[in-house]
Amino acid sequence: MKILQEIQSSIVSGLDSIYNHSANREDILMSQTRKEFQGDYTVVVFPFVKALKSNPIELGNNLGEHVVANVASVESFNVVKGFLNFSLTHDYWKSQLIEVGETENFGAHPKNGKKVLVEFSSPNTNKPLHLGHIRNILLGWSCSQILDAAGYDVIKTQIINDRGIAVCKSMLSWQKFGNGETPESSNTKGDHFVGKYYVLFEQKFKAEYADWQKTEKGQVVLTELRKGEQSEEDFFGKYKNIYFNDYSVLGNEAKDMLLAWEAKDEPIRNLWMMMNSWVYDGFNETYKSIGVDFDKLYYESDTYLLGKKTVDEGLERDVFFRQDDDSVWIDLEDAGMDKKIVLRSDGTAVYMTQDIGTAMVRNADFGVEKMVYVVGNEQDYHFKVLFEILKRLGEPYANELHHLSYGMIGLPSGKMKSREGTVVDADDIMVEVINEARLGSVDRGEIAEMDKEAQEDVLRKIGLAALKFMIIKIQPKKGMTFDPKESVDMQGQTGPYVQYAYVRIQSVLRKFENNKYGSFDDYKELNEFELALLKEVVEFPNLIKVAAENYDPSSIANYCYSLGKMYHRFFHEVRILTAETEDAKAFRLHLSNVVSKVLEKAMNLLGIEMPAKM
RNA sequence: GGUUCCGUAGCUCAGCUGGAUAGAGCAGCUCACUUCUAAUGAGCAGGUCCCAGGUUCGAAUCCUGGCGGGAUCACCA
Repeated sequence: MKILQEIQSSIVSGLDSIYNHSANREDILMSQTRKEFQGDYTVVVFPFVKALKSNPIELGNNLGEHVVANVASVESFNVVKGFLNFSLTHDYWKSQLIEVGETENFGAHPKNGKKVLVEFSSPNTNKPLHLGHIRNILLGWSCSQILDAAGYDVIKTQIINDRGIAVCKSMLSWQKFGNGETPESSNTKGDHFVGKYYVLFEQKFKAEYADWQKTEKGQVVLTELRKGEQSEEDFFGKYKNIYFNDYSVLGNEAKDMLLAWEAKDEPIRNLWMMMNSWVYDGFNETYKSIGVDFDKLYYESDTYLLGKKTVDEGLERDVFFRQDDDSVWIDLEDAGMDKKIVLRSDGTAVYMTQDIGTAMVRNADFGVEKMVYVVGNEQDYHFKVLFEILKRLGEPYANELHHLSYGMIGLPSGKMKSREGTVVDADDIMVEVINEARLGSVDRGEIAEMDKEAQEDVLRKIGLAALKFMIIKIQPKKGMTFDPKESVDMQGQTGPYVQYAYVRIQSVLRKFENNKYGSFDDYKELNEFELALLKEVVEFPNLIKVAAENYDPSSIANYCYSLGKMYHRFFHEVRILTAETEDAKAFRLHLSNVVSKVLEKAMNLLGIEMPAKM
């Protein structure tokens, strides 16, 4: 904002001319004046008191006079303790309103020519999406939108984890127990259909394991390996993976299937492609409901062998080292991390290798300046290591990598576990929240008057707004618990609350054709509600910048709430259509228009749509 | 145990690189729809900002050490 810089510069020149003290503009701390005090913007003068051996009041008065004399838009000042508060002229604020109103796509920053790739969602193909994915998707999507508004060219991508033992489990389960059932024949959404067989596998395996525990072999293992006081239950709980790998019939069949898949066995590959296509149909439906899409998909089945070449090159340059058993490692101890394996002794890639290779492929595909990975905080360490490795390999974008880490969504009963069926399904929760919007709409004439289709559209927007806002308003890194028994709020600090502010504006503006709100040249005194709104509106571009720098959509959500709240207050206190004068009316119409545009734009950054009526 | 993130009102959360009397929502209690939409607004009540030190004009914010909780510490992904 130009005015802030002007005031800062003026303070600098004031310090120089009055006190012969040189300072940089960046040293002048400025903020919005708190509403308990008189003024618009505040400079904190404490930092200079000591250096100038002056007292805060005197210093404030001197600087205040200097600024008022030199900056035309500053009308007056007052000093409270060490706080120098400036009031700007009403003409200044009116000009701001005009400027914002005339700015195309207000809030967005000019293109900076830099490409950033954002990876999010990244599901496994053996089970449907749940509430945790929704948080991931919302973060990824809104982060992409925010970066776009901040001037980047954004490539939205996901890596689809379409291979591995878990995928084979559902394939095997369907093959053995499916009897040729399909999503069509069972009238089940594809991803849920496949997920059902994944869960079935786990059940069958559990039963097999329980039977085995009672066999002679099982009991021998128990007596030989259990430690001291360990209970039988505890022992077998921890022994599960070993059993799966060494003894289980189902486990071995699944592992054989994985080997066959890797050997490109045709029947297995065909089965795999068929089941994956079911899953993708399901995912696409869910993505459509949430309202997101991707520019580029990467599949783990294509990338899982990547990175090996890079490891060879890195070996030559001594970034990596080879151990006696032929496994390849990197030593990150001098960076405060451990040694990390990047190639198994049999020469195959691990997760890390894959991610190294994938990063390079992405750079080759797009020539990125920056990459953002939206992945849960359980992988904090993985990404710390990955970024360090890419740095050591000298990748050009390595200093511009960011792991957008977020906390898990838990249930009152604890963690969500797909295998145990304790998940809040993504499709279900969206349906539920739309139903809740429906319940809240029963007494609303505006909605009752619409035709069925329009009604559904509005209810969908309201319900999804409630869900999305609830999740995105919380800082990413914080964990959150979700209680499925409690309904999602539609009142107070919520998505529908912000939508309602927007809707109220629309219902007023609808009365005017093509934005003919008139002029407000003779509107002299803005009231406190108008000023508060205008000040908040003007902050929008800076908010986008800061949100992009911090990869933090929650700050935008809080801004939406704050602006909406101010509008509701304004709407309640101030007459628009029956304003005191024509100029006051015109001013308020323009102001409302600008607020509604910012609200819409800001909510769109969060992936939330605005209804025209509700 | 090592590393890391979190701890603010009964509950869910804001509080920007240190700044004025720590703010919202929900829940509770009161008010306000013949008015541009009450999914709204106004008010009351609710606090040892986990604890203890330190840094300084000034600390919820920064540093150190505790306490409590989550995550992680695989030749799994």
